[in-house]
Amino acid sequence: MVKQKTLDPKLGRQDWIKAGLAVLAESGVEAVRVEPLAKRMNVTKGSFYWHFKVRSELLDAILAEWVEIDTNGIIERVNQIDADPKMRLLRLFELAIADNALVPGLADGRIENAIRAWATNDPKVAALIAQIDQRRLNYTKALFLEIGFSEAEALTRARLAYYSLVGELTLGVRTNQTDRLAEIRMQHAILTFNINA
Amino acid sequence: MVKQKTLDPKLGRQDWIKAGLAVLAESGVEAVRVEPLAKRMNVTKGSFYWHFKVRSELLDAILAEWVEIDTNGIIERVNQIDADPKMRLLRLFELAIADNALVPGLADGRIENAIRAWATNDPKVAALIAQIDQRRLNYTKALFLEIGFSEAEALTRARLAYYSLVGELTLGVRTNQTDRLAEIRMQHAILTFNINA
DNA sequence: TATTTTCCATACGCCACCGTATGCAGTACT
DNA sequence: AGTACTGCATACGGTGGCGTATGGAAAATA
Repeated sequence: MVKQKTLDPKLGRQDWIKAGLAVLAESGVEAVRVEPLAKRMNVTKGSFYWHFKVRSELLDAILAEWVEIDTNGIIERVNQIDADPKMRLLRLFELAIADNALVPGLADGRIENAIRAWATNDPKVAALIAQIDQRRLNYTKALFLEIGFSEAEALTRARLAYYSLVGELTLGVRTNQTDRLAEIRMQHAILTFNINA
Repeated sequence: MVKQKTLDPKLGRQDWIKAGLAVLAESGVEAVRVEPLAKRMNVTKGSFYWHFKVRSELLDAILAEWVEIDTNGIIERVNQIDADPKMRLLRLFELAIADNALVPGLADGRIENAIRAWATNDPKVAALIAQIDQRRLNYTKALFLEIGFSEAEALTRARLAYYSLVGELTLGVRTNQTDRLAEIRMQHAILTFNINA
């Protein structure tokens, strides 16, 4: 009754999702096709259509996986921090650029990037991304408000921060984590400085 | 000898490029395929293969068109302005968010967006984009240096500005031009304020 | 008007991928 | 051991797009 690993490791839904995420990050959605994917896993598509009804079902599963792992996590972690809003904002920045290992050995940024590119041609994905962006943006803005900025200032500062993060991901800038951390701290200093005080 | 318009407007290379750009912006590179494109233009692919050797030749032409029109133009225009660097920077911001009508009736941002998504799966395009990003970033940084910021500060400020612009394009934020201008001016104020002075 | 060139239609073979149908070998229950 | 189910292979028909070949009409040139 209980599922257990056998000596011959048969594939499950999760294996296909992981492989799909990997290919998505490497070559985009268009490359996530069942036959090539099956070949990559040394299996035929007979397996795929056992676990999934149609191709789009895998794509949906991939999105769901990403949303669940790579979006709620950071906000939850920052929420658990007990410190002043300025510190929590810095922590948010740091977590945002960290690799959260959605797929082992693969930078999360590339996945988000691929999904965003995907959203360009798929209204459904675009709607999903828009919703997530809104949530992240609202959270960031709330921190700026807590720090003491006005409504308008908090909004443009949050936008500057989040847009530039997304922009950096989009540009595919790849610096080492140390430099990246130094950069993010300077951005934090600039954006939390009150030019009206 | 001289090209002239006939009553029966036969298609030229430019018509295919324009149509390609439109489809690119609307549905991504994967959608710019010759047979659907031909159908869209009420023509058969016999026409296409008269003007182009292979499909990739159209894609190259599309890229070249965008590079030529939508990238060199702004820098040249800002260079012609005779004002202090702070003003020129503001002007740069304004021009960057303006529609330069690469394709009539279509926001330039969507094209750049699609090309950036394209770059995700095509190293050749990625290289092109990287080069252009570098040029834009260097130009922006130079203006911050002229204003009086240190090397490091000018760099992170330029990045904040440019990355956030790209990020906004990526997110597909669509506000009216008036609000957008107000926002860009506030960003300009924040980014040109010297927190060390 | 005759000839050449420009531009496009039609028809063809090819390939990649989709989704379905069916069969068959292991594995798990009884 | 016998039965049932799980997971995958194999084979098939269908679709959509690529690139080629060829012919023909309209326009430019002579």
